[in-house]
Amino acid sequence: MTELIKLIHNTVNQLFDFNFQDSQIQFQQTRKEFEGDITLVVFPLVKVAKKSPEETGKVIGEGVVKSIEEIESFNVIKGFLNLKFTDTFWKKKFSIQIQNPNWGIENPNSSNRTILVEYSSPNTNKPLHLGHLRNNFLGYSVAEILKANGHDVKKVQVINDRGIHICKSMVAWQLFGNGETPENTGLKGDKLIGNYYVKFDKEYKNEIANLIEEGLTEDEAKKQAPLMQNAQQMLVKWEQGDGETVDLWKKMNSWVYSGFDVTYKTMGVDFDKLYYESETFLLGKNIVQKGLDENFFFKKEDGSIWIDLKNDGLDEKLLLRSDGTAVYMTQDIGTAVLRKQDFPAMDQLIYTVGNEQDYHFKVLFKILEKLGYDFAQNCFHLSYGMVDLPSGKMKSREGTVVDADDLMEDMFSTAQATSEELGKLEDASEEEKQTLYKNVGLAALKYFILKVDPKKRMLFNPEESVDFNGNTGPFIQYTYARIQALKRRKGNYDLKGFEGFYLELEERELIKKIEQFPDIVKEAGAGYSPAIIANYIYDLVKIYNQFYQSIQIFGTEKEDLRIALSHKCGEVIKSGMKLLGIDVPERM
RNA sequence: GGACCUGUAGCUUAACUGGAUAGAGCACCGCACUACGGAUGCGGAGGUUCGGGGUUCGAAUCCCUGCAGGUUCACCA
Repeated sequence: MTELIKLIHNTVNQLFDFNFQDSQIQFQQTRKEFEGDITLVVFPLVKVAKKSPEETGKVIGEGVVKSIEEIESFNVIKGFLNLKFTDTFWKKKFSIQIQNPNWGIENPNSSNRTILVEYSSPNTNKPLHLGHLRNNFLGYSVAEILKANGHDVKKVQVINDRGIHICKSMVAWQLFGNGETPENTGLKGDKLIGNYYVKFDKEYKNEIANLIEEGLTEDEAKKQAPLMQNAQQMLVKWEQGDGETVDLWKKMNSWVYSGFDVTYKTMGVDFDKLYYESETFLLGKNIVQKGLDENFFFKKEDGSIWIDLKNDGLDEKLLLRSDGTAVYMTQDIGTAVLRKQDFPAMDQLIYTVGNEQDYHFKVLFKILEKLGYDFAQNCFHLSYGMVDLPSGKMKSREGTVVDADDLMEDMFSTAQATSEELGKLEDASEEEKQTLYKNVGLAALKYFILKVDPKKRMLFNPEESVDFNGNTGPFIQYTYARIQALKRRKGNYDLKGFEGFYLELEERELIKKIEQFPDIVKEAGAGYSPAIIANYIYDLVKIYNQFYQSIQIFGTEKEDLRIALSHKCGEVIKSGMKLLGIDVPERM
């Protein structure tokens, strides 16, 4: 397509004896109500042409039809010149497409760029919820899209395994746990720990209420409540490396990790390397100290260390508390630098984190820049909107969260109910069926979340089940499965002699759409946007269904060509869905 | 209060980064298989693109302003 655009550009230059800039030669897709394959916007040219838009379009149209053999005809509507290409042109395009099973996907590591994508990064005091699902699906998909753009991508996360939050669960378990373990309760480890986090909060509130009744103010009560003091002492003990505390901490975290592993497996996400805050915060402290020695940072009278970013339009920001303990920013600096050490080729670091931390990352990137790290200017905060419930924001402590495991289970049940109702799988084994229900249910959920622009906050209503019809994952999967049925019936196709065929409108449209896929993958990579992929696949599927509905395949002289078209379309659906982290089934 | 983000049909959303009559899905109404999977296709109805100004051949998109919602400005994470 690019070569053709160049030819047209040259022709326009010759016609008006003028050297037009690329930005003046604007192409867009032809709207489907007009005939044509590509549209030139002529408005930017009329000044030079010294003619009306219609006249200008006509002159160019006649010029390109005469001098470029791939262009068959044209029409001008207002200031828009629609150009139609020959069947031969499109058939050539198709023969290139069909020869490449990895159409649109660049070879691994062909770009010589190494990119780290961080996502997930949970705290270890509670199970994953709906918000984490958006994070995980988004991060995983963006990583896959960047891989498809030829980059060397590493998926990483940093697990917030230390801090007051896990101490709360530890204290509550010690006091109220009665030796409960995942084994003797049958609970997933993360769920068990989450229960004690909630338990802590409940008992803590009771203590506060009692203290207030005894005459303390609310602030005093919050500070003096024995449970909180207990938790803070535990944090201090942990930092001192107290054996018993560390053992308990390790034991409880290990429960959480085994729970997370199950959830990650169900979600279908993975990581190349895990970082733990407990292993990076010390490095962060050292770097802050070094930055202080080199006068990038300054120390206040109380001993706390800050950076002054007022000249950069930001504020002063705390980097180390006066008692020398680390804050979130401290460990984030440490983690970033450690990653650069682990992956010296790293050009870019992408953080998949909610938009509530927009400011945090602005500051972090600025700090890394000031410390002289080159990769800082390529750091990117993949910021996404919160997932709200009809009742408002989710709050773990108050139990108003949609649990990730539960939600996925619900999706599987819905998929099963839908499938059984349609009854197309009677001959499949029970195991195949279960795999399929998970496949379809997960597709519905992932697609539902990923088709929306990451920046937008989304409302999720658990009462209304996620759709399976229309612009949804299962609809796309269904189209794929139907194509596979055609292929099973046909066996091999043979494209010999297809150059002679006339292309139906529906066939042309399909080839045209497939031709766009490589550009779509690039665009999605440049914009870090799975939504672009999702919308493209949906368009493709709609065009295929129109083709399928209006054109007979078997028993026609173009049977092999039509099977080949279907096959290619299926391939693109499959690669596109893979970029979203969604599998497509052979039958459903 | 300062900063940032969002606002498109009843609901969920698209619009090639300034281009044609703002395009889909759900829900609603009406159609369509003597072919291959009906989890389908076609049509209808539904819009002051939050309001008001401006920039130009042309604005959902850019600028100004107002409104609504959200986030953030902590020795929390």
